[in-house]
Amino acid sequence: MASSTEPTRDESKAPLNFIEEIIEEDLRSGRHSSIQTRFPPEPNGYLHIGHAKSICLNFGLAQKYGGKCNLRYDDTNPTSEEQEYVDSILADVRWLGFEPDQVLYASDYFDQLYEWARVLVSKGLAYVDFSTPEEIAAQKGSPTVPGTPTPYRNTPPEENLALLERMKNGEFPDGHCVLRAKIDLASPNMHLRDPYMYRIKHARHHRTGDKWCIYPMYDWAHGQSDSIERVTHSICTLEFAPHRPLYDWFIEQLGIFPSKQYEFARLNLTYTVMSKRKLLQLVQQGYVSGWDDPRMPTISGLRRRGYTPESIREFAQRVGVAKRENIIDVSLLEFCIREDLNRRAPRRFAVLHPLRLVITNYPEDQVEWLETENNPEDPQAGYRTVPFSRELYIEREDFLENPPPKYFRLYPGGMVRLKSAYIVECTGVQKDDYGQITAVLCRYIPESRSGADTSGLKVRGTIHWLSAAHAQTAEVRLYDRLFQVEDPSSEEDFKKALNPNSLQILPNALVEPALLETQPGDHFQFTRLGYFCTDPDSTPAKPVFNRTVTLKDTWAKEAQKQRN
RNA sequence: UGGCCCAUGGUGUAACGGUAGCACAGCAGAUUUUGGUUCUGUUUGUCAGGGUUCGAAUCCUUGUGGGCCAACCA
Repeated sequence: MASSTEPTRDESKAPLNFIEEIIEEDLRSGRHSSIQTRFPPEPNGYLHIGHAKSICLNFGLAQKYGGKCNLRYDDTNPTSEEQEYVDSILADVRWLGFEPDQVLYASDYFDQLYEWARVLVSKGLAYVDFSTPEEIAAQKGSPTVPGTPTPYRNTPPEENLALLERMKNGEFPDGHCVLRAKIDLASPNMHLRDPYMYRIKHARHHRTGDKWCIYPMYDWAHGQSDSIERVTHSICTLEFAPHRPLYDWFIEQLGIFPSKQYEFARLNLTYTVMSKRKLLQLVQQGYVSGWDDPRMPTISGLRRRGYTPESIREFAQRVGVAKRENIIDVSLLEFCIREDLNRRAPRRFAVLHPLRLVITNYPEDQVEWLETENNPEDPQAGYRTVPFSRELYIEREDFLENPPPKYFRLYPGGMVRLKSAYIVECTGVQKDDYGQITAVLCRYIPESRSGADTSGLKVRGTIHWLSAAHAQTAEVRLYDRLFQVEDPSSEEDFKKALNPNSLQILPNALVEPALLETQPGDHFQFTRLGYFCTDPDSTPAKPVFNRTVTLKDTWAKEAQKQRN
């Protein structure tokens, strides 16, 4: 064994979050020799960026400390769960870059759970209650008023055992009775006032079919599932903190592996909503095209929007883990994707709002194929050629007849560099009968060609362009934030805060020829415009690109300031 | 007015009784054939009162503010 000259790792110096501190202490004290975590979604919807935080946390912890992390579906409520969601969840976890040690289901443990329920019943710690939900609610009391027992609380264990069996055997209709744990009706913690363990639902389960008509409640499944899997650190969000005493109670009464629950603050993002209920509404009521609409905060939406797994993992890292309620500025997410794509995305020319530009002193039939870099951040990315000719398209906003101060794009009498090509000087404009500019007229400086510039000219502005004869039509979808307010959830009706301009479709944008060979999921930077990716709707005949995020635009800010 | 959790710049997050730091955002400048990138500089903070201590963001206490909990949801 070579003696270690291992350099001090940054990791060991990096500050730990509170869960890492707990884990390191558990490892140091010998409480655990390795850790086991789990990501436990209910398959009743698509995963969103908040789940991504949990996934990165659970899988990340396992990776960091040499432990294991399972994916476990919390499929205890057959009426809201579907195979479609099961499939999408695993796909999203994998896309994020994590492979579960095991893929498991709470429903794997239904038999074991039933046996354990019998154990508690036998010990007089659970009973079958035939009261109506209304009666039980009334008898539960309130946080300041202790509950009172229902008449069924003192049924002898043998009788309860028989009753439970009859429940299981389907002898009672839905809602006829429930199994409750017998704990403490006066507890200030409402979860301890004889919580439900089983309810009757004659419903087909997506995995167990019709085998069961009683299904365990969350509290009677989660901790037990954790324990069965020997989960050492069961990490969940803050709203489950009041459940912890119950989580511990079941484990203690059963004398099974003592998993421990720890709670952290869930992720919130500005200008979006995160609750599955609200996201479901957006989908079902047609405000978005589906769970994977690029404006959705779902993993599948972000993926379609052009976010990369790396950017999302980086984001999860940067937001940290703590117990304080938070709302993360979406600009941090945007920073993460820009940072990633800036390094990797090939640059391409595209003109979203075309304006014709004619170089009057350039030969009519001439075409030059000019070299331009694929990515200035990455020399390995190499070069490609783009066609240059007498008639071009430039971006409409790159020309102004009456430029404001500090505008250094094109204007009458002004000069600008056409990226990777020539410097041109605007000599005039053509207008239609309505006074609309139909073309910008320029003369070019032949000795100013990029890479061989002997003109000695210096210009402030460089703009992108496309040769009119070679430009290809593409559909470009411009996405903006879904909501107009920072925290839509705090609105009376969050749907009223929807941004009416969150999607703008440009059916006739123009792109350079190289973009015809694109595949769905490809990422690009459209030079000077932003990062875009190819949508699944894209075909060779009609490419479709989604704008992931704009480039930072300090000129837009400056122009805005001038307007104010 | 029950129980539990939380409180550090605009937003997050560190500081584990000893100089309040980092990131994003903002602002200013340099570089730039992307008004991008990169680099430099910079504005802004310990909820309040009391206590312990040589020393408190940190410990204690009271208050204030916020969040969660009384689904046959998870």
